[in-house]
Amino acid sequence: MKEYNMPIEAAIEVIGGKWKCIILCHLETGKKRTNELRKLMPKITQKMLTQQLRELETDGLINRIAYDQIPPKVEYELNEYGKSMKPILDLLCTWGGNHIKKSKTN
Amino acid sequence: MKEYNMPIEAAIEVIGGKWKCIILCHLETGKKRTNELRKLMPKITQKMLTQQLRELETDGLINRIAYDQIPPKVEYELNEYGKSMKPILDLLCTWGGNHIKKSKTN
DNA sequence: CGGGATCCTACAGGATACTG
DNA sequence: CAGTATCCTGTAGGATCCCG
Repeated sequence: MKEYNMPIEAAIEVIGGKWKCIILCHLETGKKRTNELRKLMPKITQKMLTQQLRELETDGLINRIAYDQIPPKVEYELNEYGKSMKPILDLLCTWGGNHIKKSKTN
Repeated sequence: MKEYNMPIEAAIEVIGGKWKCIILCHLETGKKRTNELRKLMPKITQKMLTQQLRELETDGLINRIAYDQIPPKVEYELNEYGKSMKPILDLLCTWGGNHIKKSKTN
């Protein structure tokens, strides 16, 4: 177990990094295939996408659904625990939107 | 100006990194001197503290109040814009707290 | 199609010494 | 006390190739 001085550190560890919040945001609107996610995030590399998805899965926020077929088909979805992040993600989106506006007018 | 695919990216850029959320959390409870912040975050280095504070100031979330005296005295406080992050920080803290509990019982 | 395995680079973050 | 200036290291993240 890790020790934290502040509970917020645990949250940052889970959704930190460059992509996790964005991935979670996209999954908020429903189950997505790997390739759909890639199209939604043109700048993410294959490696990072897989890696971040794995970590989110390990942290218990998303489910990975693999269909046993050729060609492979894998879907990711927010589970109940992952959905508990929704209010935070929504606020972050709103705040980010405002921040963009604000910095444009300055 | 930077371009974002998603508004949330702007938010992540502002509060991203290892320390900014934590600093903001501490400032939520009121104005703090530099050394107070250091004591509250034993593991942060002097350099990182100053650096992150500067960035938060540049992004318009906090005010830096320097008293012209010897020995120097500098205080930092959340301004109005910074306070707009409060709901997000509070949610993150709560979520992080729950996450710690959860991972302990697993 | 989804993703593992490598190798590599850039930069976030740290250690330490110094200044007014 | 608050902050700079260097120098250094770890690792997050990227490029590329390969596999079932």
